[in-house]
Amino acid sequence: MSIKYAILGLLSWKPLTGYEIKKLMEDSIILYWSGNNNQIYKSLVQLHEEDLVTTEVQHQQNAPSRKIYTITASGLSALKQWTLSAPEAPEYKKAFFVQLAWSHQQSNEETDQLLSEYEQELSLRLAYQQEKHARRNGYPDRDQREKLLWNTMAQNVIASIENELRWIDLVRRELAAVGWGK
Amino acid sequence: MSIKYAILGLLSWKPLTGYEIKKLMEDSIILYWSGNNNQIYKSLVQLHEEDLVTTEVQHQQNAPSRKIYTITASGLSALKQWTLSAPEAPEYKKAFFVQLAWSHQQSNEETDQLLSEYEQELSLRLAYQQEKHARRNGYPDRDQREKLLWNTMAQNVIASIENELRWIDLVRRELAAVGWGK
DNA sequence: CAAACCATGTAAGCTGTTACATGATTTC
DNA sequence: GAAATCATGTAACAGCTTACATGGTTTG
Repeated sequence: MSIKYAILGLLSWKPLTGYEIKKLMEDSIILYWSGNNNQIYKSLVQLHEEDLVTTEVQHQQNAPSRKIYTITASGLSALKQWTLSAPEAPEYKKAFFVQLAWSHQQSNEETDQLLSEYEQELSLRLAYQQEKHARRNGYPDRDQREKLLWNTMAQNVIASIENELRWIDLVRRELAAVGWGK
Repeated sequence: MSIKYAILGLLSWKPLTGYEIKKLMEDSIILYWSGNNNQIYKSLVQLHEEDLVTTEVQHQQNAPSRKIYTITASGLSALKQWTLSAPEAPEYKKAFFVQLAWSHQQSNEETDQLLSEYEQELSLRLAYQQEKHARRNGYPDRDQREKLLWNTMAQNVIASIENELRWIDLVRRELAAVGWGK
């Protein structure tokens, strides 16, 4: 799927500038893109060409001009159609698993060290996502259903990381049970 | 990270042709790439240029020629170094969540239908991964530690899908508790 | 006789990241 | 005086997918 619908969704919530969209994406647990300029500003130009958004320049004194994007009726309809399209299973890219998969040349100590580093990285990520969730910046809250969905989805992502941390403990216990098997 | 180390890892297990690497990747739960020709054959050429692998053409009667790739000492050392590099947190791309995030225009029935479709898709994916795991095609098993790691990693991926299925039930219960809030 | 398998590769295109470029204002 | 924020955009490159191209052999 494309970042364009994530942007269109934000604009269906309220009119925004590219800069604001970037900030909201960076703060969002669910809109998982990095929020880089290139993709956002290009997508906005494309959405405009497709007449899914309109744009209005706001000149400011003491500050740079802002291009405020607003969704059109046709944009709202395109968004709704897309939200009803066939759901896809999530993609899990666990790059660390590839490292562990080929750890055959490593000593037990090296593998143990790697597991600890992975644990640290995950703890950091967990804290980061929890902090984002606590701030709840850019969570639309137009009705109870929307609020509930955004909250449970954020909790789902947080739980995914917690599960990963629990898995590390499991691996450690299993490795210990066989004397690390090497 | 790059698919090149996944390929190098497979070759550290045993010499293989591009075609065999493709099949092994398709059958692997852990090596998560789609196993498309373009990436694999290009990576093999690059690995060869970097002297991390050697290649030998095997001519066959009644069958096309095979290029068998073998890892070099320098390849083994590059692989080991890479496996010891700093682990990264997994990437979760839950595209469906973006759809749910912007479901504000949907009726309760439409959202309920979407959740069911997501559940079906996940069940399918779960069965597919379980079947792959049961076959255990392309699982190296050179010592007890390696065997244990590959098994727990596969179980981790399967558990991720099961957690997602459990989450759907949670959302349904929570939505029901507030009368779907819309 | 059609489909699947073995086996190699190429072309085009979309997605995504990092870094560069500019420049004023505000905060520490 | 340096760093962060506001605000727009571009360039280069890495990663990945789908589809195309070829052609013999085996299986149903």
